Amino acid sequence: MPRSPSPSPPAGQPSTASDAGDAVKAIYVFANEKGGMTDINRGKINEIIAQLSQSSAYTAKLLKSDRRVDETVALLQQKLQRSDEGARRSAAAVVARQVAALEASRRADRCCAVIDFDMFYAAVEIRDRPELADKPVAVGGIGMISTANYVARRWGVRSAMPGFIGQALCRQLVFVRPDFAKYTAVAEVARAIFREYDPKMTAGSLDEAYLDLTDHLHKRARDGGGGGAGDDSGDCDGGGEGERRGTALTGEALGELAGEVVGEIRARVKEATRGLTTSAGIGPNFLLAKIAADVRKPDGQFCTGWSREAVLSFLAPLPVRKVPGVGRVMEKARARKDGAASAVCELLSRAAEARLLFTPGSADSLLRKSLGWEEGGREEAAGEALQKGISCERTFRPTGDEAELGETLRRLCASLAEEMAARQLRGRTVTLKMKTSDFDLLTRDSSAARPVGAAEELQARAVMPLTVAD
DNA sequence: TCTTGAAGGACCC
DNA sequence: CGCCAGGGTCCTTCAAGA
Repeated sequence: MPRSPSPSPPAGQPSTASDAGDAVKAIYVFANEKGGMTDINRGKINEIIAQLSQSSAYTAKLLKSDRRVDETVALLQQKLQRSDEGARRSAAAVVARQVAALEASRRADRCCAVIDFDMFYAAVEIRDRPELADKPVAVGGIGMISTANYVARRWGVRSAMPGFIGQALCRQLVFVRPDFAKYTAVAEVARAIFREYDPKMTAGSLDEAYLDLTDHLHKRARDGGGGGAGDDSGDCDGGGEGERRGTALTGEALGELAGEVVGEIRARVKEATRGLTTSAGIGPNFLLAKIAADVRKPDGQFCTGWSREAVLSFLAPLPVRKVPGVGRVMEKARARKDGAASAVCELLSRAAEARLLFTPGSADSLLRKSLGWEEGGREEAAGEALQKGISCERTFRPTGDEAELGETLRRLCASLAEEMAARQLRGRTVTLKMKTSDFDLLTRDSSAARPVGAAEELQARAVMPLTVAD
């Protein structure tokens, strides 16, 4: 029984004056537009979100933490004012040296790709329920939406948005419960294909894969129809460590071949998953490939190029938030004098400042990233990357009832112990994480002499710091 | 002085 | 009416030990 006849997203009239506070709007304003959200009235959507959020404890927390960030930024500004000429000059000199060194070692012999499913969870669900295809769909619940399809995004519904707000933005929004077992199985199908191209491929998450295509491309150039030119005979690929010199395949030639290969991978994945599309980024390292993966979303691919000019002209105009690792706080800390967000080129032109303000490690990382250099995120990680921790958390209605809290803790410990037993894991440090009704996060931990894993042990350790603290 | 542990945060999907 | 996740990693800061 369809009730409302073909409703459409909010049209583009300017929204009238509102009572939602500007501060609230500033917090929830869309930092950047995700794909599929081009023709909507952002003002209207922001208005609805601000109205609904205005008086929530969650918003109060965000405003508070935002003020704290502002204070920190102000302190940084003062620090900059007070810095003397000498310090500034030497910071600039250090930066100049670093830039020169990085540029001198820019490589053109490696090719990385990041491949990402488009609206993964939602795509899987729609594939299995085709009648949802042209409806606005959100995977998640009233508490939180983890993925929205492109129809829903036209109303402003997006991932990481609480479900009730999604519903207010789009009354026809269809909610689908996530089914992680299903998504894991689909991801595994894709990963099997990825491994054919890079056996050491790593997964950033269920829907995201990092592939170093260098070896595969060389092999293909040698075996394939490339005419055999530039093929140094007698190279032993037994010790293949990803960096093979002596082959002429570099830069743009690498990129061209990579484009074909990635197209092939994506087609195979689409076929094997019965129609799921992916987007991909290709570049000289994972940082650039990752940023590039966002460019032609959905169902497309983009290659950054290898030369300094190509890389910098790609990066320079991007807002800093596009750089992996730069979040809300760093964006604010590096905002321009007028408060507007900086682009990557400003990160670069103000690199000496950053060196005075942040720890050397942070400043380095920022500089390398703004030159498109850092081997971002997933690098080969040397050994097999062991998982560092395992957790189980649940949000529930606020309560002060100790029996109830105790029971919740017991259940969490039981379910965590079960998971740990299934995976044959144990740990030495047990951390209890608590969220208060005003969204403050607290952690307390307790370390055992030897690794523990049983529910009772976890529970005892989790309760211990609670009784000691508050 | 260099490590280590604990607590808190920033960030990512 | 009221509803803002859950799984991680890595970094920084501070205090205490070795």
